[in-house]
Amino acid sequence: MPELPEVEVVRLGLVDHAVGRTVTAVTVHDVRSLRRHVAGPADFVARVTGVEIVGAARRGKYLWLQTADGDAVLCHLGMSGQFLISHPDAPTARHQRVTLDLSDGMQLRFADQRIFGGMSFSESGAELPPQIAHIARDPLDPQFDALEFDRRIRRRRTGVKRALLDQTLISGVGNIYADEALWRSKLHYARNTRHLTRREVSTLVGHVVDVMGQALAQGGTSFDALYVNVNGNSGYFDRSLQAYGREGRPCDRCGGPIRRDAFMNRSSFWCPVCQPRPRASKF
DNA sequence: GCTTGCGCCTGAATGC
DNA sequence: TGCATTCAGGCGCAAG
Repeated sequence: MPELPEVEVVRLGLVDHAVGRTVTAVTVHDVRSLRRHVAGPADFVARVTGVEIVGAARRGKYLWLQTADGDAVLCHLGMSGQFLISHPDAPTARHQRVTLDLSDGMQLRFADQRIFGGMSFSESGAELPPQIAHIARDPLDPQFDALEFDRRIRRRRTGVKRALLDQTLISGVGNIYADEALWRSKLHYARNTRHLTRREVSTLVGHVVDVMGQALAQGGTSFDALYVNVNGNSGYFDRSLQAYGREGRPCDRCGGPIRRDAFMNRSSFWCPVCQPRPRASKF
């Protein structure tokens, strides 16, 4: 599923294939993809039709098209969202939810199987849509403040993985990269943030940056001109994963079997040897 | 204010 | 074979 590196690859695709064009028509195939646009689909169509796209920006896993009037078309890919650049004659994509006709004759299609993602129009949101003002900067952002993150995470009273997934604390980290960064940092997912040392937080952030940077580098290589990357279901980074999805397989570091625990209605993969469960006092 | 858990969704995989 | 259930997880929201 798309996490920060995948969203960044999509943003780069939009820079190449959507920026500089005007939206000449909007077709809504499934109104559920616009549920975050509270004024309704008709209002979305009216506001987006005719906008000139002058940029594509991102914060965490949110991305938005910047318009010449200073507004934004805000998008989230959710679990399964994709943007496709297609010729109008091309067959309709499976799960195609919204279509933007562009002034160069191509179409920007938003497809989303599970409809966890969606689009909305944000007035005056070109710089930063107010709907996502609460989303923290991501660790690949040059303005990410590591000292501030250290201060805030160690003030929390929660598990370290839960904190990593909290987009108001640090954005762009999803379940997969959280498990990978924790494995590399030798931290158990339930370690209490209050008991983390500065060094542990620093190491963790470093590994988050590394794992995302590596995924981004690999994602950038598989870009196709007519397919604004991100296949919601398959990942080019799969083969590089050392914890996520590896239940029962040997840990690359110690050889012991990777374990899977239920966690927040999802899974956590961890090595019981390298990432020892914290003692009760450290929970 | 902070923390936690639920519901939204579809379709592949699994169980009976 | 066919139907029912489980599982995947980012995010907003409400409850504690």
